[in-house]
Amino acid sequence: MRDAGESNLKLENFLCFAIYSTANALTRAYQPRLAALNLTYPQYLVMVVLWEQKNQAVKSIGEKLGLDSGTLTPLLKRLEIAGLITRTRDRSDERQVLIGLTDAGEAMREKAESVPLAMGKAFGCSMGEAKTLRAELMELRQKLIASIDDAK
Amino acid sequence: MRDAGESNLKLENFLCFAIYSTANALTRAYQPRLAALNLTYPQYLVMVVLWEQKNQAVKSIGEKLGLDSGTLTPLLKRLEIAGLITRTRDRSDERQVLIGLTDAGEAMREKAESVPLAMGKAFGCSMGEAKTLRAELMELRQKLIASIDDAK
DNA sequence: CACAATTTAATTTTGTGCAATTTAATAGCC
DNA sequence: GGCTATTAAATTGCACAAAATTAAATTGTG
Repeated sequence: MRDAGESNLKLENFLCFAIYSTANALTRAYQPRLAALNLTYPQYLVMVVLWEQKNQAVKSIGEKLGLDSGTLTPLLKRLEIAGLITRTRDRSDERQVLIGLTDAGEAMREKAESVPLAMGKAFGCSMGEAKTLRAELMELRQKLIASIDDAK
Repeated sequence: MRDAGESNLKLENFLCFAIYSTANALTRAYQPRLAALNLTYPQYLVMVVLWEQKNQAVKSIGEKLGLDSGTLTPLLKRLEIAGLITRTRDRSDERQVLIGLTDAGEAMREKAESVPLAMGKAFGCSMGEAKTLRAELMELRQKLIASIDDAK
């Protein structure tokens, strides 16, 4: 077991590295396609969630994207400064902050329609392949999340 | 095209989000398994690369992991402070910094052998499934990287 | 040989991402 | 009604990740 040749510790055998480095490549690939919108990839995801449903609490956005307030709060403040969203306390439950779209944020949606098309080409795989791969990954994601508590 | 129901901009259709959020879940899942080694997941990857081949330039590590010096330099400094690696300028080419393993860094490898086994269980899929998925992702990664220049 | 172009790594800046703590508000319970 | 537990955001601290800039060294070309 001492030789790396027989070890489990070979990078090229790692499914984890494939996920990790593909995700990094993904962010880099999105960057030029999002440059016209002046959005980062995580910011783009937040906008997608808001285009699907205007006016959501931070919590709700976080659940959909799997991100917590430590990540979302500064990101949302940047989107607010950019004039794309509004942040207002929920009057009926002051713990919550409701996120809404400004006119500019709403208007950006039309421009953004081209992004999935451009990325679809970059992926260079069929719709069917994409669906299968997506489903496999989301299943893996669930297993990973479920395994976290066991390991603690 | 105005209704989100018919739009391309639906989060649940996004292969990219599946990759992104699986990668996030991955880091979280590794954390408790790496806690005993006091390593983060990217630090662990660097150690894996060094266990495969001692004494590499920063550039070489960066190519294998798809990371640049902006990410690696501070990470490597932390590993140096932790006493796991050494950083020395290449005497024959002073631009390069050679990274080597300390005895402690070398010794950690044995402890680390258990990590891929534990993560294999967390993935909850067969060796064959893992290999297929890994290959699909690495192919996708290549396509994404290749597409970046086109988009600029 | 000289000099521009390239290469390599470090540095700086901006933006996530997560854990842990804090603060404020709500909900449950006696 | 008051106490406790829970929930939602924000905050803090630390660690990536990428782009842009800088600095040093090497390479290529005339």
